[in-house]
Amino acid sequence: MNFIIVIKTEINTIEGKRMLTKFKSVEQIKASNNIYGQLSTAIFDGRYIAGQKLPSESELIRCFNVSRTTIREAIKGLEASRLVDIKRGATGGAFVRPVTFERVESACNELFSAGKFSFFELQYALLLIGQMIARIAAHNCTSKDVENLRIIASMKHISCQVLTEQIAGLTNNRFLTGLFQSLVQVATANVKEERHSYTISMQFNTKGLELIEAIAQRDENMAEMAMSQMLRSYFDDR
Amino acid sequence: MNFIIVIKTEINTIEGKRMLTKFKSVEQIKASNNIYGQLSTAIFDGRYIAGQKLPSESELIRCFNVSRTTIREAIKGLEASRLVDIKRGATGGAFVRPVTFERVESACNELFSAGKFSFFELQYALLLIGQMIARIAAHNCTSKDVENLRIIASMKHISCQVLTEQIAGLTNNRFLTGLFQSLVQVATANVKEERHSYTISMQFNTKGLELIEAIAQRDENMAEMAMSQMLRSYFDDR
DNA sequence: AACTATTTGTTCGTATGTATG
DNA sequence: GCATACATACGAACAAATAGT
Repeated sequence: MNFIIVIKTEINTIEGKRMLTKFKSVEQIKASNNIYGQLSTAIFDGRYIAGQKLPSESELIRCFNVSRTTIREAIKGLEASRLVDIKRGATGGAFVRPVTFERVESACNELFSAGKFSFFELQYALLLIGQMIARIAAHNCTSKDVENLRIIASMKHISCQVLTEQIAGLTNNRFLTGLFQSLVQVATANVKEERHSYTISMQFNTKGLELIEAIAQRDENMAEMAMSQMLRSYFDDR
Repeated sequence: MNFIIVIKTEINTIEGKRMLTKFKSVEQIKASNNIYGQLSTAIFDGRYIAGQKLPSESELIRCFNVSRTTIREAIKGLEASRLVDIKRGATGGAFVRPVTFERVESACNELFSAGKFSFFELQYALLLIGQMIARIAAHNCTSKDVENLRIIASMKHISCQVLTEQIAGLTNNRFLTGLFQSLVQVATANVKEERHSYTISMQFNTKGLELIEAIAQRDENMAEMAMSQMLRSYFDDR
């Protein structure tokens, strides 16, 4: 530490101000932010995989050569960003969470809570994206895919999450699938409670079966319409 | 604190285990997490608006009756969640950031970094959503909207961000608009550098003008195609 | 059941850096 | 230059949870 101060003094007094332009700003980043950044990029880069434990606080202290407080602030940041779960005790520590579309989901939930869009706006977008996905799914659907859909159709109560996931998966597009699933979750979480009545559930089941049939028959127009109606019945927009 | 311990003991020893099912788990939440939660929901609920300063650390210490370190951990969490910016000095403090779709954007960026989807998958979704938006925009476009679009068209170089924002805004759907803008940003940030050549930029300009024309003429099919071509030229998918 | 080791959670005291007036 | 108000950082100590012996 003392070394750094000495060097700074030299630059400012002996070398003079003209020399300073040669140097890039050191962008005085806070120690805890620095550590947070290093750890988070390590997680995103896959250097720590899901379920794995980060080094303990004492190890990180040695590793980064900072105080415990600083380490703890950085780890708190990771926890707040939902990158790690923290457990106490002898086998405790910071365990990295899987990086999933749950991140997009919670971001959307927060925006909704903050009033940045209405439920109607979300639902409208959801319908549009759902229609697109239904078209693509109908287009891509193989006989093996039909089998999987039939299994879902044979259940007593169709789960919206399971069905939409299966159908979205037929797009062979992980982004589209994850996004759609996230939006379904957000809409489900924020739909008014009283709307989920038994009759609605029955109607949803019927529409779900129609959707499956349409996709199995590779009828894109029919699939689009069925998806729209199914989502409407699920969220009961009238 | 002592009271809590006493009650616990009573439940465990005197009341017996059968009674425990009546009670909900107290989910021993950490003090810093508790404070993080209270402050973050306050921000989402709009009790603190953007730009406003949270109480200083010392005020929060009095407010929550915990130590400085605990408050700091909570604030670190808010900072990591991009809910506040922290400034030092006499006029420093934790200032709440506006809650915007930048949250969705960074969530998507993180997923991309973690390899949860490819650029191609993102681009494909972007094209589909863009086409939908172009159709709706062409459908909704008023003469006043045309004026605004003409202003953008008159610029020497069309900005993809500005143009897409303007067009997406015609959907009158804040969610769709925010989502689309976020995806454009993510794709722009992650497109390979070398692709942004001058010739591409020229082609993008031409396609942008075509898109504006199509929307101004309320030609939905034309708008859809123009949007697709514009985005393709922007991201140069060949 | 009691003890021990490990690890996180919380607090206090102190010193320093930074910006405003 | 100085006082003030705020964040940043360190180190020591103790509390609490958990697993293993």
